[in-house]
Amino acid sequence: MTDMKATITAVAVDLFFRKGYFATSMSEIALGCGIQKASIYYHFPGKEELLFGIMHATMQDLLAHLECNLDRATGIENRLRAAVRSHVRFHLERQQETFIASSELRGLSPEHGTIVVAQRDAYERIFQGLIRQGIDQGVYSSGDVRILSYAILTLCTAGASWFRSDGRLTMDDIADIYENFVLNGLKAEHQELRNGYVAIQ
Amino acid sequence: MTDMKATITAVAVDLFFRKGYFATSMSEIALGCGIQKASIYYHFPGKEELLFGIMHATMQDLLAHLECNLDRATGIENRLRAAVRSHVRFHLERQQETFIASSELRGLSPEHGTIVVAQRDAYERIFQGLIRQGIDQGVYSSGDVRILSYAILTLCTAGASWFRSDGRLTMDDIADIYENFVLNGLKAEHQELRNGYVAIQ
DNA sequence: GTCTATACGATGATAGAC
DNA sequence: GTCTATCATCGTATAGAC
Repeated sequence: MTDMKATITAVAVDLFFRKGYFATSMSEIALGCGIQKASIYYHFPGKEELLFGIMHATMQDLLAHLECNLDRATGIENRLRAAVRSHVRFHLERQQETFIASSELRGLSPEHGTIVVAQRDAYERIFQGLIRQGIDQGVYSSGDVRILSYAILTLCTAGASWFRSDGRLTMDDIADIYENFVLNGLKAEHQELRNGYVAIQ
Repeated sequence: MTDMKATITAVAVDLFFRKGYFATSMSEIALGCGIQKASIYYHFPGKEELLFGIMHATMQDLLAHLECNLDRATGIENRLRAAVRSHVRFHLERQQETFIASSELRGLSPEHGTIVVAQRDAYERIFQGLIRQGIDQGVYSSGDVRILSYAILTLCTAGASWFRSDGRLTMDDIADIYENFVLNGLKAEHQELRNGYVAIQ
């Protein structure tokens, strides 16, 4: 019944989320699993591989989730809407793992760091492609695509930090709020308001 | 000439920013200052007080910066614009300290943590007041004020993570981009687009 | 697979000389 | 104010019994 490898990962996710990777010790993880710390090394080569496993799997699932949601949407506006919604929902549903994935990069070895950064870049490039298409088709005002993608992603990622499943708002409420906020922010109509500034491409 | 207390703080800021608080040791800080680690304890009671000093001063300056900028602006739209701009600029100008202040809360003792959280809350309440006024006056669409304030603040705070002073964009470019993005996101006109959703207050 | 026991380095912090 | 020397503790990780 108890797949110990999965248990260790689950306990580690909880502790890394609450205390941070560096502030969490192998003894604490073992304590949470009801085993001795030495036993962890039968399942994992070390603490860093534990972190990498969590981050790598989370990034993989995040990308798969996005691709799955994009497959069902047509038209640039619907596709960007679907992408934002996919991003927000995944971060709300897997709050702890996504928080770790976005805040504990410094805990990885250079090799593992490179891998996760590549995953993150591939994910971001999908958003940048959508934004660029929207701008090319005149749906959105021109702007720095990379900066806009960062803005959108961090904004929605941050939602994961303050979401409480027992709070006033449901996941759908929050997804709605961000969806509107982001889509409005990109809309072309309001952009010319201010002193003729147009961001470089 | 060399105020060692200031030097220690400066070196700590640099290391806490690059490696994180828990991953930074007193020996490393001492090495960066050209002294022995024991000498640090003449200037500071311990590592945690070093972190608290940095975070507390940064939050104080952040609030003062905002109040100073708000004093010069009249009218709700200009005031929110000034607030966003003040926030972005401060985070760009004091990139390292603000990054630490927003990511190392878990390193503080409960007592110090309470103090910094109180500072952060006071700062956020100013933004929430501005948004609420804007909504009351019909300039912005109704929405969850607290969530909107979080969204705006994290969005702009994140700018500090990817800003490079040697990059393509100047601080003013970035401030412009975020200013427009946020003000557009709040604008009333586009909000009704989607399925009649209105967030509860 | 999990245990006990332990190696071994690094950590934050202190004592006391200068 | 800064040093050297040192303490007690805890960290990750390993060896080998069961």
